[in-house]
Amino acid sequence: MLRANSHALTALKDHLEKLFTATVTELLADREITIPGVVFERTRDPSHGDWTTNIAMRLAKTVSMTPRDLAQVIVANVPTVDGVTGVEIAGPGFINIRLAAGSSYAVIGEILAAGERYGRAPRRESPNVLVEFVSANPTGPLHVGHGRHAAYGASLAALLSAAGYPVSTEYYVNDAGRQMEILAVSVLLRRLQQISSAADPAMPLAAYQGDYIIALAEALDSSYDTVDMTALFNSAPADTDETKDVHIDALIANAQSILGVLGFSSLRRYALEAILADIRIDLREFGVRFDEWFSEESLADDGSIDAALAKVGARGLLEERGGATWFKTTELGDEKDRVVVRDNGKKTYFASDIAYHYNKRQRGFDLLIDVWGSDHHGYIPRVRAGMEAMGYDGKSLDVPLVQFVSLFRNGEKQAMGTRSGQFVSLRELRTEIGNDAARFFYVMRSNDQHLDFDLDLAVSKTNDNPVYYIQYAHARVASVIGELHDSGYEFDQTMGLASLSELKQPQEKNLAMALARYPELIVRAAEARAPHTLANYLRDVANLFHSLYNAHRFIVDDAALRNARVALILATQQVIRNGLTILGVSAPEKM
RNA sequence: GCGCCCGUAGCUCAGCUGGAUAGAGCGCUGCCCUCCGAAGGCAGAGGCCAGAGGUUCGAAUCCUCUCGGGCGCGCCA
Repeated sequence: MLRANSHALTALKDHLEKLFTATVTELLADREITIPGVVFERTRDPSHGDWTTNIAMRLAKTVSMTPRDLAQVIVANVPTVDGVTGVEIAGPGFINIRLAAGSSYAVIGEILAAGERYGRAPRRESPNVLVEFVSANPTGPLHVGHGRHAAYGASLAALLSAAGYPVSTEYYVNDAGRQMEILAVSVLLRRLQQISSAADPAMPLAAYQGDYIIALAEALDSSYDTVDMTALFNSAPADTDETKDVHIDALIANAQSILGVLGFSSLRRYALEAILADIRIDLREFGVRFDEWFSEESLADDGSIDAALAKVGARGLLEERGGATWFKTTELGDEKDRVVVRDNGKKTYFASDIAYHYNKRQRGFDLLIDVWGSDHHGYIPRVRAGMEAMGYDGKSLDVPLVQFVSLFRNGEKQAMGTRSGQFVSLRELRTEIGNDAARFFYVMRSNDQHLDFDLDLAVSKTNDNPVYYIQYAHARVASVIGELHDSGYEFDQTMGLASLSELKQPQEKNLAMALARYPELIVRAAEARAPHTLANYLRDVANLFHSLYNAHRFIVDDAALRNARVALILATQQVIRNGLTILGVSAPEKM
């Protein structure tokens, strides 16, 4: 009886790998054998055995032999190893290794022992990772596009954590700049409409138009109603497409002088806090948590931006040009130089971002992952340049880009766009299809693939829907266990693990092998920043389980076989639950 | 014009960083519940991996070009 656990299995693999390398080294003692691309990996097709290596093919040329001939020599010289039942040469020169029957089942015991820790890599000290995502401007509710960022970022952070990295999450609150002032004026104008019970004054083109602005205006403190606002439109140009920016700037300036700097500032703060509170609730309800909500404004308040710019200047990378201050980012790989202080004395968003990323590194994070929309890709080189100027490697900033989302209903693409407030909010989506379907659908496609979100499919509770398909596998195991007890049996884990050699069906082996792959998959998915590979994997596991379910019964009279099979499906349930947890999807016992 | 991403079955997409016969789901054609949940399974049809060169034992995957689609290229954030 093979008593190995999967650690032993890994050890066996490492042992074999060393053995092959050593053999080859010995055979070619007089040569340099550091050939790149030599792999020692699991086979994709079970008929090729359990492990395979392409070492003969990689080396054939340097030793002037055909791959198959070289493979012959290697195989003839590799010593025999316990647990290995066959070493075969196949195809163009692969060396396939077959393990003793039953060795693939060893993982079952490890899964049941580790429970929710199965698939979690050993904790490592570095790099200390900070994942920043969503960071939507606090000027309105989150929409379905933000939802994808939330789901992706949260899953990625969970994945990195499972892969052993220390990881924190952060939302960068863009609470500085003109957009906040436009927001404040928008609320003020809505309020004026409300107390005059007329649609006058009209909302400027550049103002925020959504219904949430009306709600904010309604809840606004009544003290604003006593202020004389007749000067609000003084010397404001007509509101046209060409002049809308000047128009709203005039309103902002007037509002500031009417309300005083402090009065306007508190209006602005009121709107910001209300919207931010809504965003926090929305994300929390979506199962997305942030360790930190970092204020952009705080960087200006505590002098961080000035300090950062001084640092850039000290390196001779600043230059006055046309009244503005430019950062010569071209000297650090950017395609053109960038303004950091405008000719009106105001700092740009980029200036904040230099200070912000410097701040992140100063807080002890040495791998910064920023999840951005794909439309921001051109921004990456300049932020990297900023980090270089601050004395850090630009490569320590990693930016996965998330592509756009389109909603489809009845096969028709739904119109979206923030203009005129006509977009589908994340909250509406969650209410319609539920958090589980939303979280899963958002991450089941690669982040750099445009996502077509099929609402009809997401809401359907049929086998068409991958979320229910996976959850059903989990619930089905629970159901079998219930039936096991109803039949008067108890699961005997000791007997089950001692009887794994009873598992002889191809469906059982396929399933066990898939479960054994899980830990490697987690690490790979984390490295590739690719939660969708986990989603696909879980679908495969569910599929293998359903196949086994239909082919063989678990509750059989033979106690050894019964307990072995129950051990297998409990392990399956555990892996599905662990995987779904990373994706933020619930694993129900009953559906 | 320059830059980034994408092009794989009728549709929506995987393809484990270069491996063996390119895979799923939906849709289409047939089967499987006196039996642990049929929210399931099995089988079949369906492909010039956009196109052309190149790299090598070997390319959907890497390089170059072409053609299509998306997105960027502000003293906006």
